[in-house]
Amino acid sequence: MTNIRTRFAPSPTGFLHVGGIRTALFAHLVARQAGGTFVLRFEDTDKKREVEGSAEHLIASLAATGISYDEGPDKGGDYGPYIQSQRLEIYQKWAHKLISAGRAYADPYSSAEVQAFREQAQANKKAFLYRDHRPENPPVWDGTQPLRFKSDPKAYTWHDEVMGDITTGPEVIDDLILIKSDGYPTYNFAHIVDDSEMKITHVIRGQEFISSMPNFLNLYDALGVSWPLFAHMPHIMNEQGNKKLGKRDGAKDVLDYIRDGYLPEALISFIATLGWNDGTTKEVFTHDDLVTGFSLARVQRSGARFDEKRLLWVNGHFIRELSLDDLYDKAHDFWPEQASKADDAFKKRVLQLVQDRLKTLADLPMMTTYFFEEPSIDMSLITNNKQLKKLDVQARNEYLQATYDCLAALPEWTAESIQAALNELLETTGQKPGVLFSLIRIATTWAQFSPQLNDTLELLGKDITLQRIKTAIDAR
RNA sequence: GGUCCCGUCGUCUAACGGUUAGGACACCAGGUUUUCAUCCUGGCAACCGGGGUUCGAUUCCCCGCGGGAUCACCA
Repeated sequence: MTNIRTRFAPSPTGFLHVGGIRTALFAHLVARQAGGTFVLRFEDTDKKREVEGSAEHLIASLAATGISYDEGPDKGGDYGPYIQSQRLEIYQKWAHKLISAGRAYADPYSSAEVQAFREQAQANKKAFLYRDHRPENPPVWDGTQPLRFKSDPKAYTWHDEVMGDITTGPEVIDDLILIKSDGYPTYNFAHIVDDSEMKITHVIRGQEFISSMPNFLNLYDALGVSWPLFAHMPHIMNEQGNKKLGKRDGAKDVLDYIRDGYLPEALISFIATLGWNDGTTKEVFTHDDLVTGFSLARVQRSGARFDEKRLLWVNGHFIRELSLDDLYDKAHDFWPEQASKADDAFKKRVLQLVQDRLKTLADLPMMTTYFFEEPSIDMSLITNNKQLKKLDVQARNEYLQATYDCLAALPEWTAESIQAALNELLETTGQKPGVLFSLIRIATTWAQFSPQLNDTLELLGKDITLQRIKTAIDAR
């Protein structure tokens, strides 16, 4: 174990979308590759925004995507509690240190008064700075007023592991609120206290915090806490690329992707390469690849768009890479209802035939139902088929009858013997495979598409194949 | 508007002063004696603009332009 400690600190206000998962993943990878520790912490200091059940949901999302952590609300650890609302005394203690050092004071104004200051500044076309209104003799803090930080405005230059060196002037530093009038700390204050107490070495979070960095730095200094390493992730943008991906514009819950048949490993590979690559032409990464190859230095500085088409390709890729047994395990919840009575061996063979065709596990029903129940006849498949629409009913039935006779005579029912019989049929009828095979395929599956014909018939079995051909002949 | 960040094919990206600017997704065409998919082959397609620095700039600097983030008793 090294002393590298990273954390993921979401607030339990909803679900986790790909942006959140990526931040968690990167923090997790930094810890894992260094043999360090990854901690989960809930930042629930805004009770108004808290969403019932979302803490559990967040934990489930991390579990589902294989992002493991070593310390957290449900795991414990040496630096708990890992829920901010249970750490209120700790913030009080640090707040009082600041007060006695003369670096924090009670805010005597009402929020309406502060708002008035703000509007006044706006009217004068000046940036609003609370410290321009810093009271000369603030009241003693009794916990009912907000507690403000007495900032020490100055220029800062700091290094960001992703963004590089950043410099700002004193004009962006202000007296921000440390503890709200409801007794809860703000993010600004609490995360610094917690990261310090929890010995966090790398603060990895979204880019939206960069603009607050000078204020944070000023607070670190006043608190006498040494700066950790910082890494701010570029945003994942929406599909139009015009703003950061948010829940408002269709950002999906990662658990929904799992429900929709995406493999966790595909999701992880895709999300990792949204803003990161290893410098080679490698396109997909396993978790192990990422643990060894990931580096903050190679994270992109600009935002990346979320491209569903690429995710779909990555998912198909991972599905094809899976062994049949692994795929079978993962596909467990995705079979069509009609398959419930089928046995494992048969389902496995079906799965083997469609493995190359699956883009998501959820494609399974659409591709396999006719293996488990009698398909309903859909003549439009024939009448809309550009090869078959030219055949009249009589010709069609003659071909089907010839197929029936030929297959019925087969002593042995294997993919090879079926193929041999079909080839022979091609010769005796003088018909093109495009016509004959399409006809047989549709007559036996009534599906838009299906695996290779001989494999399909073999798996269907001789009896069902013959019976379906017969039914097709009788149909009109 | 102030502040900060960013700017290579439609999209994700490679390139760390010298390349016919590479790969992948998507798209298009062809092949693998049926469909769909896989797989293979080929194709289309990019350095935001203008100045510098340099023998030489996609790459370094400056100015524009464009995009994003942030300016809460939210995180």
